[in-house]
Amino acid sequence: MELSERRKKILSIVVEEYIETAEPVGSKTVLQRGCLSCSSATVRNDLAALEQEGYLEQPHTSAGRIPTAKGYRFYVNELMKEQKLTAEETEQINATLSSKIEELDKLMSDVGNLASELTHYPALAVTSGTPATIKRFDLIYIDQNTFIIVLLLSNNAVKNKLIHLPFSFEEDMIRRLSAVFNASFTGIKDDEITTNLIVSTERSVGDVMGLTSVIAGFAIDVLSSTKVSEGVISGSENLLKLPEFQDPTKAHKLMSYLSTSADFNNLPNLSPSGDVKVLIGPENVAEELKDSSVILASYDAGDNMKGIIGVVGPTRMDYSNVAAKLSYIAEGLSQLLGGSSRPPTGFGKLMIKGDDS
Amino acid sequence: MELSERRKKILSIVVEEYIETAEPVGSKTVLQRGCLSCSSATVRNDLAALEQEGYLEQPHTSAGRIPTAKGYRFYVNELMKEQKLTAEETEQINATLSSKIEELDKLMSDVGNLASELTHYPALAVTSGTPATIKRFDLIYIDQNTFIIVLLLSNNAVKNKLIHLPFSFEEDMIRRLSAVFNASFTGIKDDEITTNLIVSTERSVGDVMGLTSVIAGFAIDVLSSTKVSEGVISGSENLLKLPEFQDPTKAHKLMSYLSTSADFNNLPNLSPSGDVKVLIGPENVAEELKDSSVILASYDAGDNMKGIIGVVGPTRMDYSNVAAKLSYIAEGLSQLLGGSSRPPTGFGKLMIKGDDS
DNA sequence: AGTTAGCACTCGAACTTCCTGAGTGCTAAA
DNA sequence: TTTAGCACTCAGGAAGTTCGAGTGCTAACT
Repeated sequence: MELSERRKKILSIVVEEYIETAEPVGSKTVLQRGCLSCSSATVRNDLAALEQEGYLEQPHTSAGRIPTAKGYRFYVNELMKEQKLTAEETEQINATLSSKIEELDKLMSDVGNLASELTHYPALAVTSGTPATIKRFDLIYIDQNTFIIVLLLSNNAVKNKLIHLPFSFEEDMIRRLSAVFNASFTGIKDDEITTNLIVSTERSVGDVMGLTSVIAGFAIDVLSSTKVSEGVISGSENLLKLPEFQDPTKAHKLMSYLSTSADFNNLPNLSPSGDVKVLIGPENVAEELKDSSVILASYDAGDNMKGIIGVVGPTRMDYSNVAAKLSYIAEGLSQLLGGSSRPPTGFGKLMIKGDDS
Repeated sequence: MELSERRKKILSIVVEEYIETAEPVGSKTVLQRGCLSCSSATVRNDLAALEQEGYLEQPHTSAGRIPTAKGYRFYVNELMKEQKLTAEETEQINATLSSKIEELDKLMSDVGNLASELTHYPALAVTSGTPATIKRFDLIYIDQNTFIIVLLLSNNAVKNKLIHLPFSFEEDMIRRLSAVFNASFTGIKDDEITTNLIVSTERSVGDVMGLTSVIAGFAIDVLSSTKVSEGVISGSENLLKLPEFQDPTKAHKLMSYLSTSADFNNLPNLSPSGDVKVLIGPENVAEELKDSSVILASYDAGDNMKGIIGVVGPTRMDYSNVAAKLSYIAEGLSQLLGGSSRPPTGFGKLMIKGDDS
């Protein structure tokens, strides 16, 4: 059954008031907060009806109402007004983004910190790669025991490793290996680097010392590591300020879930690049999150990478505000990192790809 | 004045009992815990005396005694017995260390996690570099807009960056630049890369497109980044299980200090490589740590790098146990990473230097 | 001088009891 | 369908009470 306009309004007030105060909302409060032209008795009737329908619940008989997960969901879907960020907020986001954008290896944790600072909730930042191939293979001869492997990947990341071996080899051998690897190991995926391939490479170069397998091993490591998602959690201490986490046991449960078992490969299963997803209370799959809400926004991290930023908080979360902020950050990141439409941002900023960890 | 043997024993019992239970310790408890051949009245006299001397204090008149910072300090310096780790514990440490040692970029956070799991306290892991120089410069030409810079540093780390420019250049120019940089930019520190040096390099190669300054800029970035310390904090949620942090405000204060303002450059000012340092309560400089204790152990991370692992907890901390664990971890790390005495650990493990992030 | 038994005293923690008031649901009138 | 009126409920805080672990002190003992 469709809700009457007044009931929608009342539900909306209850949700917003409860988000703000964390206290059950009574008929009187609803009246004085919203500009309704009816009496408290009417509001009471409506509150009872909304409870009947499952949008609200009562902690105990003589208390006001608090929204249920269904109530929040309805609010988020139908009632919530899009919130505009203030000029300061957009300014702060812009500043952080542009100042941090050059240090790619720290980007993830910086983005997490930004999100958690802005929202005052624990924030997560995840980057998930798509399988890459090797675009270019280089071996740099250093001395008779040492050389460097440099890999340029299809996503334009550069990976390297210094190899130091207890036996010596010729510069020429390294040069030949470099050429052969460039010929046979480029453009293929990690599981295509088979023992057969390695053995045949070994033969064709005349490598009897196992250099080939060392190099191939590194290539496999690098390629398979492009597939996994990595993530960080920032600002979980923010939970402790919230009234719902005054009980240290609760706080501990959620925090240790976040810091240990939160697996980033699994969590954000659905998320079309660009928009925002809200998971309210029991909508979360993880048992530990059943009393919490999660808001996720995804962005295009360029180089075939997808990034997700998210925020974890109590179901009583300022959905509108948080969603606006995350969405703005994600948009900014997509613009700064996304491959196609990157605006030139001055000379130094042109060097934005790479791996300077 | 020197403490009598019995008073030492009593102090020791009070400290250990309080560490275990977090409850003020009374004369009766002391008696039944330790094998003292005297009556509770005697113990009471001694307790009063120890309080007089400043080793103990009373939360309120009708309660037992708890150790003061001075009491803990005396205990740590004089009374504490060195604790041997159990076989399982050393086993767990060894396993984690050897399984994790190949992923150098994640090592720090892994070590932090290990320490915090073992001790059940928040743990910090810091690596501080010593200023490095460039040992070898390589530029890899990719296409007319793109090349890779590869730097081999004096500490054997390899850094790289993909440079993509909006204008084109010749392969030969890149080759010449590579040679010139190898000649003039190796062996010098970051502040020796002056505008003069850049300009004269530019002239000598005939670079009119500013390639030189792009490359030099990257070199400066890399060299100056070797000087800073980086650190991570793991497992701060462990605080919430401790009785002294049941008050969420307290927990929040310490946790946000740890996650934000804890500056790793400053904290571990003194620490001769190898042994363990204990900072008790007010001995800490940071205001936020005055009620907590910190235990630090440093290790040799090889390549001229020093690492520190530490643990933060209440003054009521199991000093003996934590110190033993940290010391064991630090020792293991030094052995695995330290330059000189590295034992061969199988073929694959020989590739332990490098930067495969 | 150091140790012990005995005893009166203290005071926080925990458990009662009581009270208050915010908020309700219901009924009857508009 | 809305409203005014009213009796009812019940969590949470204030005040009072009890309980007992632990103390310090004194006086006797070794």
